[in-house]
Amino acid sequence: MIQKSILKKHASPKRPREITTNISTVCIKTTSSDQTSVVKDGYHWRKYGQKVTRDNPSPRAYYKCSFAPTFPVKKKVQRSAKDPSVLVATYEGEHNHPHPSQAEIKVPLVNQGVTIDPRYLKKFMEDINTNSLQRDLVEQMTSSLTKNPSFAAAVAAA
DNA sequence: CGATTTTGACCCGCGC
DNA sequence: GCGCGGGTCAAAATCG
Repeated sequence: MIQKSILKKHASPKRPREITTNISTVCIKTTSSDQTSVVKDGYHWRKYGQKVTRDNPSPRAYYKCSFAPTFPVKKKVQRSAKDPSVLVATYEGEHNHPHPSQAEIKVPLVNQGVTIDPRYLKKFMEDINTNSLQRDLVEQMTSSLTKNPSFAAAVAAA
């Protein structure tokens, strides 16, 4: 009866596209006061699921672009099991849609002990949004930052 | 009213 | 062959 309703799942058996494997992992150090439901990084994201994995007892949140859900852009946010104040945001895909309100970029994230200029991070993000020409550098940089335990990434604090 | 969020259930892939 | 985990979608409820 209701089976036909659930049969429409996975309507796309295959995707003739390699999909942009630009997976950038950014460690965001935030305080319990800044743990908002939606992370404002310049774009709008819609939470579409929450699941807890064995790797981390903390629930992992899944976000999708609410402006262009058809774009291959996804965002995963997981909390560090060791540092509950550290949020690990994994950006999957690239941005191909215009900004909803670039002026609204005001992330209250507190970058304490940040060894990098917030402006640099913003430029790095813009690079991804504009073109993935430096995705290698971005990946390397992100990797370096991710490896730094004392690294706190602040997204556009201007 | 619209938009967004939350929870549950289901599905697929992979390993052994 | 079977089980588990992980991931996504749907619907409903709520808020501004």
